[in-house]
Amino acid sequence: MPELPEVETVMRGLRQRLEGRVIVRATAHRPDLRWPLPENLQHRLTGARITGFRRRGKYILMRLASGDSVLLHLGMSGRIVLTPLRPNMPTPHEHLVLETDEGWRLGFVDPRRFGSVDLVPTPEEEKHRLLAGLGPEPLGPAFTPASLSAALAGKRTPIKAALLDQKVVAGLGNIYVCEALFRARLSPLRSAHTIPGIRAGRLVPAIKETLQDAIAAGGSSLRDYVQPDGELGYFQHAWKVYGREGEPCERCPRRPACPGIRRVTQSGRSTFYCPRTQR
DNA sequence: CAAGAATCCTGTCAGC
DNA sequence: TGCTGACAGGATTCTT
Repeated sequence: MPELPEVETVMRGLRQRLEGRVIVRATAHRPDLRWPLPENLQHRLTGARITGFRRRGKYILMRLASGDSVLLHLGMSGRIVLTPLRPNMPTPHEHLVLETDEGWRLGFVDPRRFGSVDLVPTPEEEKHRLLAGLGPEPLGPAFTPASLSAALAGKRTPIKAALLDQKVVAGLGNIYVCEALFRARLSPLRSAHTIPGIRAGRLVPAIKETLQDAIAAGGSSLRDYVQPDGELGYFQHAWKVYGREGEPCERCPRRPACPGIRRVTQSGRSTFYCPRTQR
């Protein structure tokens, strides 16, 4: 589920609750998720003070005073559950549990186990193999029409697939690529090499605005949350095309010429778009 | 090399 | 009710 806005929301929730806290106990309930967990994970987390959080693409980095950073990826089905320690009920698929000195319990829950957890020395965060190849942050100053144009030059793949490539830009996923292309009035089927220039000038702000709106709404969620009360994001109600196959898009009020929102499959994944207004 | 398919997993839902 | 197949917010690895 988690794309950049959801990961940002989760990271902010963790920052609010756990910054400055000490991990008093760490428990791994299995040896691996997508990849093996670090051999001495529990030992290296226990007793460590959490000094801060940041996000890079869809990754969360939790920095420790010990000099390590915990690198988290939520994969497709991962979520972070923060609860007061009291009831301490084991949750299904809760693979890693951290308990803090102020009585918070952080659970990493991930049924499909596409997520990952690793440790990296804080000064070398960016050199971690999972972060080293990432493209620019879409909300950062380095992501511009010129930089996107350069990244797409000569690419024959559809723009939809290109934007899902984390080396082109870091943090977009299936939902927000569809939504941003709708906002930019660009067809997801268009070849990426036709974007550089004027169309990149439309696409970059469309991506930034889509992500900013989603973050302001707390992300899109069905059941992912980080607050103790399980508060949900509500951007899913603002989707213009994703999951709306057959509906008229908001730019095409009912009329015979309007074909409605179409769903197609691109490299194995659903794409939603309006064939009349996205070219 | 680049692009698409297969793959890792489990849960949910539509249809029979 | 129970079974089956399709599909799901990701990203690497394997094939063309």
